[in-house]
Amino acid sequence: MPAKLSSLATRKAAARRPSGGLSPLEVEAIDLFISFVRLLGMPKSVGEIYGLLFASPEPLALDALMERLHMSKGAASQGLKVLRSFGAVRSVYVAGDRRDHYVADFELSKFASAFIKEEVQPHLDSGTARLARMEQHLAKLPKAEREAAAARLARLRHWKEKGEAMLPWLLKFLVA
Amino acid sequence: MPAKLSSLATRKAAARRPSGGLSPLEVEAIDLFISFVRLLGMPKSVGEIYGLLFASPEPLALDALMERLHMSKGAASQGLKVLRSFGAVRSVYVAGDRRDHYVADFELSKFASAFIKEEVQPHLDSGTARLARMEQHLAKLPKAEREAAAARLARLRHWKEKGEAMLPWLLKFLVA
DNA sequence: CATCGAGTTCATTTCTATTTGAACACAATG
DNA sequence: CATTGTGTTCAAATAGAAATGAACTCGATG
Repeated sequence: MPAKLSSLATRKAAARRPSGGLSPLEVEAIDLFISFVRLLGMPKSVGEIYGLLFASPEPLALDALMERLHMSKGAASQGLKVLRSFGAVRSVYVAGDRRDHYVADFELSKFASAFIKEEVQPHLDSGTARLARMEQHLAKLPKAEREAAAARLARLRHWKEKGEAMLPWLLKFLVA
Repeated sequence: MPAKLSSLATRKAAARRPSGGLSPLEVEAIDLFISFVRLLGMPKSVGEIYGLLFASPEPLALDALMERLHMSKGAASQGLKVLRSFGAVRSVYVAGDRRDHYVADFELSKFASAFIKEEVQPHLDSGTARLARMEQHLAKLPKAEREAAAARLARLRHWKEKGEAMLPWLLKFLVA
């Protein structure tokens, strides 16, 4: 990029974001995504990074994230790692710059499906084995207690099936 | 309750749960509900309490929870408070005992709907105001950036609508 | 092929959430 | 109406999660 244009862009950006500050729009976006990722039990930094990338018109490199979000290199690197891991962010080529530049993928569903696949599914899956174990224990119970316990196990089975029925539908709805 | 029966029950229980220990079935249940409540961002103690009550054939008082879960009175009290607050647990009358005795409500959906109503809904609701603010900021943006930002706002609006469409369905599915 | 710049990793620190424990409020009981 | 039993509250302690910052890897560059 010619030096003249580059410096121009820099000055314009500086006018709007003095000393690496954030525009009101960016602040809103960051704030929004912080609560969103917290809801999914992810660290705040992940929300900050995604929020800024979401609001940013141009791809941003790690340095920019660090500077504008007042965040350490380590945190930015880790945050990008998880965002990449479920495709919420991808790196784009920028000519003549060694650094990786990132843009937000607008498919928000990726957060939710990552959450489901990583946090929910595993529990449902291991639930099968757990129920089997519980049946074993149930069999060893004195007759007097067995019936009540059996009703509880049936309840768990019911909910597992319900969950298993719901998840595919939910995923479909999300990506639709 | 006649003293004879009472002491009999106590001895039987002691045989199965020496020194207030937990039966394998109870351990499985507690373990299950710990992961469940953690998924919803609730403290572990809430899962422990619900798990034990879920597995227990008879109503339990606060002391029993403390003793069997090795938990302080404060934690047990707090945990019961949140469980009561969304109806996952209710107290039942036990003749001739001043203490409150609790049983688990088997309607597991209460956890999920409490989570949705308390954590998700508020964000969606405040989202309307947030979007309005963002439109304000958008209008003040230099023309060059406005278009890209508008596309992003449209995206947010899209997801808010999607969420608002999904939640009622989800709640209906859960209570069904 | 030594140096530099970009990014990752991880031990340590910092911050936040949860639990404890003791003080308190209140109701039942003698 | 003092005392005891039950449960709540909240300040302080603890445990757990996230961020920092320095050491490191690796590829590019002169």
